[in-house]
Amino acid sequence: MTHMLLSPTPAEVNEFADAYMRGMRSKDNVLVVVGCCCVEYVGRARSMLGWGGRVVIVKSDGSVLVHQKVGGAPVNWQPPDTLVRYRTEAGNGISLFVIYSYRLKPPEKMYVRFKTVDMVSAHRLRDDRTLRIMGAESDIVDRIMGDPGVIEEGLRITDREKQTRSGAIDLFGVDRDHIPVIIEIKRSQPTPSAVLQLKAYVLDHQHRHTGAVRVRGILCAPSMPVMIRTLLTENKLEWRVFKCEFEQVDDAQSTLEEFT
Amino acid sequence: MTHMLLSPTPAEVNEFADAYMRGMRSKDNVLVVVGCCCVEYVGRARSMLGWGGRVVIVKSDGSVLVHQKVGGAPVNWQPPDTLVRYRTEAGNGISLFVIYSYRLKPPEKMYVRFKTVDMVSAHRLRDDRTLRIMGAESDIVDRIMGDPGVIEEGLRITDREKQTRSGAIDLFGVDRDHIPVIIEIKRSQPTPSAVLQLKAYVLDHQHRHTGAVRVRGILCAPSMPVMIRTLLTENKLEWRVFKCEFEQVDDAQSTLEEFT
DNA sequence: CGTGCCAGGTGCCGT
DNA sequence: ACGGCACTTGGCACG
Repeated sequence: MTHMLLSPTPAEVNEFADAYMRGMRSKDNVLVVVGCCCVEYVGRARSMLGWGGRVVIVKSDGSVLVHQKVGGAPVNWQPPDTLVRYRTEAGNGISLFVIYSYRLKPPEKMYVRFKTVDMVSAHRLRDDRTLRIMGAESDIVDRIMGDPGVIEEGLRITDREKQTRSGAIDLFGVDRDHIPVIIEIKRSQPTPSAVLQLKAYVLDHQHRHTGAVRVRGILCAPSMPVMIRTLLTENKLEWRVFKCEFEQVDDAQSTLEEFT
Repeated sequence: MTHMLLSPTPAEVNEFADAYMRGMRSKDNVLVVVGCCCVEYVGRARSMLGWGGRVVIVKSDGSVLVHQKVGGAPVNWQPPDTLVRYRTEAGNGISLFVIYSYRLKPPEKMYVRFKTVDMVSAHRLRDDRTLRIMGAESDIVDRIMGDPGVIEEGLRITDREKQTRSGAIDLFGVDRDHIPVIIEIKRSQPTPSAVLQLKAYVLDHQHRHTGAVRVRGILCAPSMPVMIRTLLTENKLEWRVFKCEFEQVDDAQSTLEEFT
């Protein structure tokens, strides 16, 4: 089901949007509006965006996305569960089509005002599939639990998501010399705060086991910037560069050839 | 400029996409494709998404966004500066329209394969406006610098973004008793890592000024969960609940009435 | 260009 | 509902 209008009047867009996006039957519908609009947002912050051509998507779950011609992220938006209403407004002589969205917690509202609409379309999307993803942090933790040797020979993992006062330790275990080991895993390049986190876990563990001679802390990440290594060393912590391979050899070359 | 096709064949979409999205003249153009597709992504992670109706946006800066009928975030995407190519593929008997995108750093590729296209449209977006936003963390810092009394009577701010070994202190000053004060500001609910950050700043400052009798650390955020208060207290740190007001009175009531 | 860090972060899963 | 945290985080500012 696809319906659309080219260069509609504000009143026509308004009628169109109401027809396809209101009521229970519109549950699977998505509205796409392309035209010259300005955006006003007030809520956790406040923002203004002047007149310009944008693509706006409204989903029946209440999501509203305003996209400029550049950028991977929407310039303005409302999350799901937002109330959306369509209306026309009289703005000094000319008529405007307005997408008004509002939610209570936190109180936030957004106005998208169109002075011209190039195209509006409504689409019924049939889709029951969910994304299946590999390579999340939990997958890396899985991988290490299944084969602790990738971190260190003789390592034995005893706990996962072990709770401490300062937060949850990703992996907890003992090395070949029975010394406790705390492992913090990052799927992307670690920041100094990851070092602080690990240090806090180690200190917390030492505090709770006053008798323990030593606790090791290992930061495990796909890359390890020099500054991070310095911070780790200063804090008597260790690191392992560990990258899970989801794609084998870098096929950049062969792929690039496809772009000729 | 808006061009579109309803229920085009894969070959027609391919030709359409190439016509409007290739070359320098397409700099301001955006492509919208609505249809039944599946998505394959390989890069920092790997993902698969089965067949279903989606809205796909391709921008001329290389951004690609795949949106399902629900959710505020794209289910799959490529950021700006991605290379995008269009092609047709023969998949067991039927022909497919494929949006293929690729980038080098990090190496990531995504295939969006359409088995049917309900609508494809191309739009020239004229837009030179940028978002003007109020209420960012820097605005809150501005506010406190302009009137330190909102944090504490007699407080005097001396430094902003003061660099330390562990990172940059948002605000640095002295209280009415000339005791140094380190202030960490969060615009949203703070996490334990904010406490660790603040503690690191305080320790670093004490380390550099071995003679200093005392340094105060204050975490300043719009809300302060119990666990955070506990952590702060344990670490001899303080907190202020401080919320900047960008919208005056909560006009939820009057606004809700508009929804009747 | 790498590095660090804020974001109207969003989304997910836990209690 | 609130809290805690990962994310293909994205985006920006700075060395």
